[in-house]
Amino acid sequence: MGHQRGGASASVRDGLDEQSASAVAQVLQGLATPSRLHIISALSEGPLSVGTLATTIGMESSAVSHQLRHLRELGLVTAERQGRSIVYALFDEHVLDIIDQALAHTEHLDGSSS
Amino acid sequence: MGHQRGGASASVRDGLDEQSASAVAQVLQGLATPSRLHIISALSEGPLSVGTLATTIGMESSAVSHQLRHLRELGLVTAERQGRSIVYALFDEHVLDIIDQALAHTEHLDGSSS
DNA sequence: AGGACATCTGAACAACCGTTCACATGTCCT
DNA sequence: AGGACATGTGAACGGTTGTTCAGATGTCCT
Repeated sequence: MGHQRGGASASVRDGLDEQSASAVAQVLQGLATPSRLHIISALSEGPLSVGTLATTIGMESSAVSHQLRHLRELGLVTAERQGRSIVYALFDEHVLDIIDQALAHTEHLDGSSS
Repeated sequence: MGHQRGGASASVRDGLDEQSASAVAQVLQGLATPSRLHIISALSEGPLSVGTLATTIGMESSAVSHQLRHLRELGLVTAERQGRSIVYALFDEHVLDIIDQALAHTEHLDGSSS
């Protein structure tokens, strides 16, 4: 993994053009909220409907729907109609790894606080 | 253990209490901006002063200082006075992995747009 | 067709964020 | 001490964001 645009995996170490920076920022911003993290955490155990999600997390259905739309537009979750419900699922488990790494960072910080 | 974890690390798959969700959201929010991503990208090649950072990225020194403060409070970068300059460095290379994973996600999305 | 249920949508509002500006603080050099 | 350089700080401004509310759309069942 060395060069930009070349192979399978680019790295921030090779530099970030404005386009990539904006794209990465959008994805991370999509995960940078407690409510959306709760949604993704709930979905990590399997697909759930909007209503179930709402009661599980303790949010209004409308709010959940709004956030779900956001996550859907970022390609983080997928939607599938099932009867009168709409069942959402994680696009892939990749997202969970990102969150786990952020979690690891916060744990690694205990002990060197200001 | 799930995937690539080596110790007793927690995972989002085990659920997220409000405290952890808030902490993770803060860290991710700290990376969820093009300007801060540019800063971290520049620092990935080694420590840099505020001024050098500013001219490299094309931001005002004051703006860089503000964002640096943000990153410092999140434990993402460290500061060390060196003469009249203050040299910033990444706290660890962990952060780069998070960004790389987000980058990989955006690339993985090309070709399956909605 | 109707009514009940589930989700989506748009407007509106408060809260937050990143930048700029003006100025303060701190450091080196003569 | 002074002046030049480097960074930090606080207020303020425009833009964005997450939530709520009210209503629209869509689906099932009798």
